[in-house]
Amino acid sequence: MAALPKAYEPQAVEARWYRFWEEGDYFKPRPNPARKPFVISMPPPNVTGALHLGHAITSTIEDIMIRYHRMQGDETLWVPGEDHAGIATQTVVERLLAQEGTDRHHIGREAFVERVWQWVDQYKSRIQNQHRRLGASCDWSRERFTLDEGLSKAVREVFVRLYEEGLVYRGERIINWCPVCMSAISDLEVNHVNTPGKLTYVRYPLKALDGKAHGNEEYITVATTRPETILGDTAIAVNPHDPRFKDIVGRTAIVPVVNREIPIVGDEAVETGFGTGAVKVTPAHDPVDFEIGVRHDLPRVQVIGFDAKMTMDAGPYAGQDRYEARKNLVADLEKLGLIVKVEDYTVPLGRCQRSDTVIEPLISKQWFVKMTPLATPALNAVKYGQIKIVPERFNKTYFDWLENIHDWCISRQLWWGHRIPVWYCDACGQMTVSREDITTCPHCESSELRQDEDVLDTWFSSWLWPFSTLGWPDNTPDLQRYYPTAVMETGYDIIFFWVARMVMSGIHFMGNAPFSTIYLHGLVRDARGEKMSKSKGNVIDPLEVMDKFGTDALRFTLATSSTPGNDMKLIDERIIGNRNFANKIWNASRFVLMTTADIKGGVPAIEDLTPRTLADRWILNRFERLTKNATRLIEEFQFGEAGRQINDFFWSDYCDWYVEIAKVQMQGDEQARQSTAAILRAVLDQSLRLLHPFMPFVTEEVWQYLYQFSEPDKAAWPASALIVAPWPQYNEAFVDEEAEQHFSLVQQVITLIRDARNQMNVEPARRIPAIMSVGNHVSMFTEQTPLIEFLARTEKPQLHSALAQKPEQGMSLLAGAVEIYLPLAGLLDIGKELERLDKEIAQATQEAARLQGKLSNQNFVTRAKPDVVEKEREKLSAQEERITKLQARRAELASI
RNA sequence: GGGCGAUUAGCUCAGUUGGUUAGAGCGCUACGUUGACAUCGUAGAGGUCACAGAUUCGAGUUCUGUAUCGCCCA
Repeated sequence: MAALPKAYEPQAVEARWYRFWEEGDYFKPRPNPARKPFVISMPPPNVTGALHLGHAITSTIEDIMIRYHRMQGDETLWVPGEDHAGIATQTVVERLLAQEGTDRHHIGREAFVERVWQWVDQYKSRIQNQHRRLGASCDWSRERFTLDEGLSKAVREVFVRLYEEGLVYRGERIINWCPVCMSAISDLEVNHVNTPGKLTYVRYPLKALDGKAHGNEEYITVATTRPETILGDTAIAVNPHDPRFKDIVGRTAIVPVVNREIPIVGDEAVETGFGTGAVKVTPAHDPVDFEIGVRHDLPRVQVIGFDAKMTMDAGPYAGQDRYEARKNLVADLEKLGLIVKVEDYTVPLGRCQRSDTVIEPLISKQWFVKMTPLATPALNAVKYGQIKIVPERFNKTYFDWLENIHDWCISRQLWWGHRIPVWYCDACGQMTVSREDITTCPHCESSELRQDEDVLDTWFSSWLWPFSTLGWPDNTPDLQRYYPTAVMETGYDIIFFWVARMVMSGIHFMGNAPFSTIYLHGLVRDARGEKMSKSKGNVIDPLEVMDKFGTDALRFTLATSSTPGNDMKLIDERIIGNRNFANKIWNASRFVLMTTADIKGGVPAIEDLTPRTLADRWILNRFERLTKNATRLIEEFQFGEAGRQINDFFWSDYCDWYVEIAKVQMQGDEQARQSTAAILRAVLDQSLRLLHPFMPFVTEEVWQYLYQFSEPDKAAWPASALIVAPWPQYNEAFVDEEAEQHFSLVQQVITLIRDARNQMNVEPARRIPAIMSVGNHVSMFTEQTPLIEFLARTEKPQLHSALAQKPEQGMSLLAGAVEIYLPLAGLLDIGKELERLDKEIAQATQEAARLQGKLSNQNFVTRAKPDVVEKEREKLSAQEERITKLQARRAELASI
């Protein structure tokens, strides 16, 4: 057996184990009819680019759950895949074409789509490999892409079915138009950004009553943040209950510059508090105005085109950019004396999530999904507990959105995506919605058919993900066995986009919710707390982090740096700390292997161990408590806390104490050596199991070494690899309250002596005498003297149940009721020691006073639980004993 | 305008049924290479738990309000 390197080298280890697992089919579900399968659908990353830290945290948390359940023996499946990301991917490839001096219109639709596929192939494999680097134990044989044949079939089925149910419809509405993407986008893809702008007050002349052409001109003043839309005004509206405008409703105003006569109407939608209380109405360019227009049968005049330039209807401004036209129009109005005032005003500007362009609300004929019938069952699923959202506070966000839902615009003016399965007949003018492609019109049998040019919103395919990936609409064995899935784990930023919509489609098409738990994690930010984005240039590439510190270090950091649902800052120091943890695991394991190398017996099952010493009992006790807690925490989705507790146990309890003590125990007789080796190995084995979901690589590496070293017969191993080793089961038989208390006392004694040595500058190698008064713990401490000698560098401690005469020249320490004397004649500075004792007396006195106060409060004594009161009483008497002892010691020392 | 979150040691964060003297890592100070690990060990210093009220025998933890920062929705 070759000597293990002194430090853990992740690069050498990770790829090897991933290949071992993948080739060994460890990621595939192992049928277990006795248990409910545990299934996760991986949120499919966009094929637009490489994975970022958001994907890394998703992948890490999901892999923790998957590996945990696999070790629990559940039939475990994690379905991976990617998303075609319509607008984003099309944009990227268009940019590529632009660099080549061409564009999509030039090369044509077919060639363009071909180009996008090339891109997709390249990035898909890149994303797959990144997930492999991250250690994701997903079943690659079930990988899906949203544009796969099967998933495309699902999309068509859903579109046609919803159309037949009247839930998909085509309509002319105000939609969010992005003049850069040249497509409609949904409400969710618009970011509202409060932007400093102007509120311009413009007066419109009123047409005189009774044909009185002249005389005093009358005006009505309106306020607007978008003066250029004045050209498209077809009414002025006031609130019908607003007394200021009682007499003006029904009159006619004249649009400046274009001199259009428009009615003044009363409409409840007008807020009396905004501007002057009268608003201009531009049905073609504003969603609220559009509704007013419908109610009052107003004409629609489109003055801004799909290219964000003014149309022919904009008269003198035709052809100008929308902002240029605004400037020019305001200047012209100024000249006409129609500008009343201009105020600073914060405008909530809608911007395209992809291109950051200011959205233009425009009337357009698009396809929509009627959402209310889908939203209500989705809302109830959470309300009545079929689905649990973790953390629970996101319920509110979820409810608010579903309760105020708007219809979903699903058509996109793109070439990349699922083509809308609708055909229009030029011969008879009929429209056909079909699951299959058609070449003749079913209405008139003409072949003059045109398929709808547009494609569907990407989310229209990803909202089917939990069942389309399992084979739906076909009733496949996977679908029967693995739907519904167990947990949907993703970032809270896509609750609306994705999670809520999946719940809707799952209930609607499958009849039950697609998962029983929604776990939402926070976002990863940079060291300054800022959101990472390509434009800011603060994006951290997970591959670089993994190259530098190892995958396990990154995973452990992502898993333990925050609490559920909260954002985290990713800080180098933390990753370094966790790289060091991986190295600690490595070296502790090396120690165990080397120090037990000559001992037979393999790695015993933990329940077969027999603790012989206090330290044995204590470490097993600690391990069982850890197992219980860690298991509960993982079940409760508190992965961070679980990871931190395992880390604490391993580093502090196992390495700092038990491994050190094992060095003493391994000096004993054969039986002691064998027993200690067994516990060292078994607890290491079990700890590696608890840690495996968090740090899969280093744990598998070390675990394999542990078994190879100690058990040559592979058939005798509990599992062929750690990835499928059984999860530790809580064994109450090892829980040992007495061992906990006694060992804690021993630890205190050791720490106090070490501190005293430090304070007195005793050379590290020098053994010092120690005299202890331990009350009724004589036999317990007698057994522990070798530990104290070794760990505190003392001579064999002299133990007494009580000391009639206390050592004169020396330092005295108190561990609970245990008195420790370190006779260090010559080293002790009596003045300093008196000072130290005074400080301790003062502290103890203060504490005793606090307890005294508490206990003399009748309310406390009568109302608090008896065991709490009892505990306080014990503390008080302990403090009082401490004070007595400290004072006695002080008096002795002072009398010298 | 509505909602959510954060505010705990110099820094980054834990602290989930209210009950020891509020914890960890990093950083800092002192010592250290005793046969796993200097990617380490031993020990130490360091906190008015944002602020003001309320509930309670008891509040970092529950409630109300305020401030600052951040996010989401309209």
